[in-house]
Amino acid sequence: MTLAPEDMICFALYSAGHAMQKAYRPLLDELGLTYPQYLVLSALWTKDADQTVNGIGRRLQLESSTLTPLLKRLELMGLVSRTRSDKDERQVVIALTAEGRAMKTRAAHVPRCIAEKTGMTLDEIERLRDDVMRLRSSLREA
Amino acid sequence: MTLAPEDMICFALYSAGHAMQKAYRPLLDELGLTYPQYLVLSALWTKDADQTVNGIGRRLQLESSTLTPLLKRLELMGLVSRTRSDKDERQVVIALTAEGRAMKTRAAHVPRCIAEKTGMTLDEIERLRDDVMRLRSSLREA
DNA sequence: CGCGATTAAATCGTGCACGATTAATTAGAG
DNA sequence: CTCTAATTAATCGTGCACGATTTAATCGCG
Repeated sequence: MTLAPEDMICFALYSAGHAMQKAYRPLLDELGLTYPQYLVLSALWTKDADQTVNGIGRRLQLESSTLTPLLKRLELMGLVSRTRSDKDERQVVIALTAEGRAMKTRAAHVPRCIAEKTGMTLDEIERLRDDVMRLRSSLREA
Repeated sequence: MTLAPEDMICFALYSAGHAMQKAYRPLLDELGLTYPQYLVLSALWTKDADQTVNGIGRRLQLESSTLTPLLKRLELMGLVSRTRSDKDERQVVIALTAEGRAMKTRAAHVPRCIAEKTGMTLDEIERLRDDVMRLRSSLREA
């Protein structure tokens, strides 16, 4: 309730989010990926079935104005393909290329490295994650 | 430990941070402020004593390359002043103008509005804030 | 069938956010 | 004192991230 940044939950999220991206950076630099690109690939790695731009956007809560340029960069890197759907030509279907699937194994060590940097147990991480996700839901509804 | 975005603590922070900024947006739009600008002003409102660019950066964990343009915008809006320090001409001292101090009262309702949107009690908010801040510390050290 | 409304992606403009570099000033070791 | 090392802002280039708008395709109601 105080006005100091250090006391505000919004700043905690803001600041911890940046710290998280910095923790990822050295790992992702080796793969030539940015953190949002890694998130998009994670979405594809865990459900690589006719993902549309909108579908990815719903999952990651991102707009097409953010995703379109990002996906074009991933396409330029040869990691994904972007093709208009036959059934509905408004939609663009995003699929992993062979290289995009190979990146999954190249990045296999990343989650463990990050988990170590948190200095928390898996249980603690999961509990905090659920709490933060609940807060997110409340904010989205309000 | 799974690879799905929904299961990752990093994504929870990332996503909740965005949701938080969207919760602030309608409130800050009325004041003509962006969320990072509001954070900088909060830092000044709670300790308006010869804050340097570096000092604000340490407090908010932001680089001068982020702060310099942001502070120039706040200066253009008439909310802060930027003056080279006499004692050390490398430093730029940021101070609130009268208008910048007046903004504090104009924004007085914001924290309560946000607290309501979280759907959490103050105790819950504070506990979550501390947990997230602890995670941030671990990440910064690692 | 036809046409207004909806939906999907892309485009545009603004503002972070960072790493790397630069320019200017100060501190400090010899 | 001097000159090298450090510190401080600012600058530059890249990549998000969003709201607002645009374009194109599909839906649905009569």
